[in-house]
Order: sequence, then structure tokens, then C-alpha cells
Amino acid sequence: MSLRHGLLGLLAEGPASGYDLLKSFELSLANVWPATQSQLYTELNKLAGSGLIEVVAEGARGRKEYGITESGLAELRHWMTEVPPQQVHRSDMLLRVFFLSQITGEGARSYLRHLGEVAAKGLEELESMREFVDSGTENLSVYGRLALEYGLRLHRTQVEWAQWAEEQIR
Amino acid sequence: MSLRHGLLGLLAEGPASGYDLLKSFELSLANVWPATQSQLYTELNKLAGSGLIEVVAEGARGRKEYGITESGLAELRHWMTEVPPQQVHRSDMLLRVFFLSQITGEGARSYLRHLGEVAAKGLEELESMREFVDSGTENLSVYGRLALEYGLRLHRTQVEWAQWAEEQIR
DNA sequence: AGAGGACGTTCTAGTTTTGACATGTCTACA
DNA sequence: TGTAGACATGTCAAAACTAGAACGTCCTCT
Repeated sequence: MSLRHGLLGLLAEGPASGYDLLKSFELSLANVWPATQSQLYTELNKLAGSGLIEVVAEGARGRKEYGITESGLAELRHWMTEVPPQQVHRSDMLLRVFFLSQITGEGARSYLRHLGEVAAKGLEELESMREFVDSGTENLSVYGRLALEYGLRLHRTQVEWAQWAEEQIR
Repeated sequence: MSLRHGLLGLLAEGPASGYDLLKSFELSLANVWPATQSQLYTELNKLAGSGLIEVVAEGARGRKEYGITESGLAELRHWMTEVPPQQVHRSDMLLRVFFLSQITGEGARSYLRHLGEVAAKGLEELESMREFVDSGTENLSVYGRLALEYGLRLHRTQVEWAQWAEEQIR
């Protein structure tokens, strides 16, 4: 449901082709709203069909550049301000925690240790991303930084929790 | 993909009917892996079809009690130990943060404030859940507590982040 | 006795997501 | 000149998820 709003949000910052948008989804939005190529092109056609975006230029290799329309902007703002964000998130990582009694204590500790390590690695990646963003000429919006900071804090929390949880199983 | 493992995990703790399992999903697993009733019954039939679970008793009102089979247990353990947990989680809440520049500064602050409030409310609920669990005769497994603690820490992180983020927009 | 509510399952119709296949163009460089 | 690799879009089948209707049974309370 929110893929369409992701596209609208990106197009609100300027015209882009499906290919460009795919890049954005793979880079900046990868950790927030992953999307596949087929899904993206399908959605672009739907959005164009309902007049929320329109082709503003055509380039080489069949490239179609889309721009957001007035009604697209209206829809985006409506979604931003009126639609309540989803509260619940599925997490197979946590689901496994519920069933940890099904494997041995050592298996459980090993699982939690692994979760901590993965989170620590993710944390490092985000930190290097922040360094890049801070130092670079490329300027991510203020708001992108907010999201990045959320990721940093979330990962730190997970690292600490995993360590704590592993200690609990003794 | 993990609904099946959620069901296997619950059935590993003892036989239950679809109705019972639905209750478990609504109560303990609601924050980790929400599932609807239709999805659940469909999956139970599929699981029975592939021999991972079986009907162990039939009760009144067409009640069918399922039990996990040996191959079901094997599948559960395989999933627990061999299948890497999913890293990325979609979050329309964070997606909106990326596009906050599309609304006014006051709108953005109000959105972040709202996120903080919602998280604070969720935190309270989890805290009362913990009290209930700690004091009650009902004993949630050690592992359920670990998951609960994760929720608590996550919510606290989100409350703090939302406050910090709101201050950033000045 | 009757009614409301909990118990219990099945089915349908739609949307979203995944993963893969198919197809073609342009550019740089060996 | 040829070819690898980036650019660029389209389509399809299957799985997962959502939302709700439909149906019938058993128990408890008035």
C-alpha cells in the first residue's frame, strides 16, 4: 500500500524515471521500504493511470521520466498527515525467540549471539553511511538524517538487548 | 513464509485447534507476527496436507485438534537454526520521515510528536503486560520475557528518538 | 424456553509481494 | 568491430496477506 507513496515522495523531489527510482529504493530506501523492480514499474503505470503522476519527458532507450501531478502531491500530503502509520511489524527474528525452548540452551545462546553480531555489523554500516553523509558534498536532507539516526539507535538497542538476553539464559 | 513456523512453534508446545491458535496469535504473538483467521486456517490445512502436523482429536462443534509430527518438529528446528532471520523491515512510519520536507515544519514536528506519543502509549501497555506476567500465576516462558523486554527497549528508543528528532527541526 | 455470545470452520474475492523471465538500447573500451 | 556492462521497461505465475461473509454448534443466563 505504501509503495505508491514511496514513489510519490521521491517524485515530489523532482522528476525521475523508473530506473532512477529503482536506484533510490535500492540505496536510500532499502532499509525502510524494499521494493522489487517489477513491483515498481507496475505501480508507476498504475499511478500514471490514475493521474497522480505523468510522463514529463522521454529519453533514450525508451526512458520515461515521470513527474508528480497536483493530485499526486495532494495524495502524498494526505497520506503524510491523515493516514495513521502502521503500528505492528512482523519480525521472524522475534518469532524465533518465542520458540527458543524448542532448541538446546546452547543453541538459544548461539542464536542470540548471532543476532547481536548481525546488529553490530549493521550498526557499523550505518555509521560509515553517516560519516559519508556528514563529510560528503552529497547532502541528504535533514529528514534523511533523522531516519538514519533512528536506524543507529535501533541497532544499538538490539546489540545491547542481545547481550543481555544471552546472559539471561544461564 | 513464517506463519507456518509460528504455527509449528505453538503446536510444539502442545496440541491445539485452529481456534486456540488464533487466540495465541491475537494475544502473545500479536506484536510479533499478526495473522488473520482466514490465513491461519488455510495454513493449517496446508501443513496437515504436507504432514508437518496432524489431527490428533476431534471435539464438539467440528473442532479439530492438531498436533505436530516428527517431520514438523524437524522443520521447526531447521528453521530455528539454519534459516537466517530477515534483516529488513518495512516501516511506513520511517518512510514518511524521509518525505517530511513535503509538509510544513510544524506538520513535521507534529508528526514526530505523534510518533513519540504512540510509542509512549505502547510502552505503557507493555509495562503493564510485564507486571501481569511477573506477578501472575500464568507463567510465560523465559523466552517470552526476552521478547517482551525487546519490545520495551524498542519502544523506549523510539520515544527518545522522536523527542530528539522533533528538537532537530528548529 | 429462548437468546446472546463464545466456539469453531470454510470459502471467496481482492490486493500486495516475490522472483524470474523476456527484451531491447546505448556506451566505453579492447 | 565486437562485446561487456550499464541503462531501461514489460510481463507472468505463484505465494502471502486482507477483509469479510457465511454457516452451524454449544453453553449460560434470564
